[in-house]
Amino acid sequence: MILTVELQSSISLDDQIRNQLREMIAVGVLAEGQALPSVRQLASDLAVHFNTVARAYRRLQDEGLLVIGHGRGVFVKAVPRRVRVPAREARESLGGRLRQIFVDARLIGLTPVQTRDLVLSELEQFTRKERS
Amino acid sequence: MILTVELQSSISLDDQIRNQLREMIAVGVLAEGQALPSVRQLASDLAVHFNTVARAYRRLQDEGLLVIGHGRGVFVKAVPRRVRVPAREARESLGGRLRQIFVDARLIGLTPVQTRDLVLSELEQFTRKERS
DNA sequence: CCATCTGTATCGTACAGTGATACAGTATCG
DNA sequence: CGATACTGTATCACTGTACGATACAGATGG
Repeated sequence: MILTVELQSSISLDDQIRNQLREMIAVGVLAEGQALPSVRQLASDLAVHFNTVARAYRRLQDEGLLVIGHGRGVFVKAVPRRVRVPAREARESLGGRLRQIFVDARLIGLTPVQTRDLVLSELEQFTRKERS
Repeated sequence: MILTVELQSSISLDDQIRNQLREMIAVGVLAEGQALPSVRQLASDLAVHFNTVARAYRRLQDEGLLVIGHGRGVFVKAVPRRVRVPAREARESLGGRLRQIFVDARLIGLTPVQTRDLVLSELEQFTRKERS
């Protein structure tokens, strides 16, 4: 379980853990049914409190990505392969976050072309990871 | 000044205001030297406390996007047109945020192709806005 | 069944976001 | 000039959230 957290980050520990697990699940690094480390195990690895890991796990369960068995452990649930058209609201949320990134890229001094290259490069890396 | 804030958002009011102003400045909707509404004026429009607006302004000043004159008002500073190569760190930060978006797109049910289309479409809209 | 793994619930503390209020700088106008 | 009415600033109280401490409860294997 290769995770890392930064105490001094502005992102909460909960969210740091959650984001990384979500990514691994979405990409398929963590396969369906696979057991995750116990809350205490992962907490010890990350040097955080096990309650923090437990909360991250629970939120991922709420999202439908994990199944938690009290006393048994935590397991990866199937990544929903649903092709259903995503809610307009969800798409708009993604769009807003994308715009924020474009703004930051612009303010950092990236040209539109450079930004486009960066985005496409990251996207390609992501999809490649997913396939393998 | 067309801004909107949502009280029930998970993003702080400070950041909501700041993000929107940053976008307007980066895109050029707010031109260099242009005066921004006073903290009390904007606060009243948004139905938030003027301290919240003041804090947003100050943070934008810290970023170098605004100039605040105590007793005189707040003004847009030049958007830095520096082409200097952005710090590796900054690029990596953008990459991480992009990956999070790709993860969410995947979990929402978007295919890689749909994601790519969404991203490119948003990017085109953004650069078009910037040109005009 | 008891030992020892799992995750859960509840509470205390620390800190960040927000707002109330008093303060200080600037400009205008008589 | 000095009064006044604008600007932004500083400080403090309140509230909600993040995090951790600790006691609890379900599962499982000797």
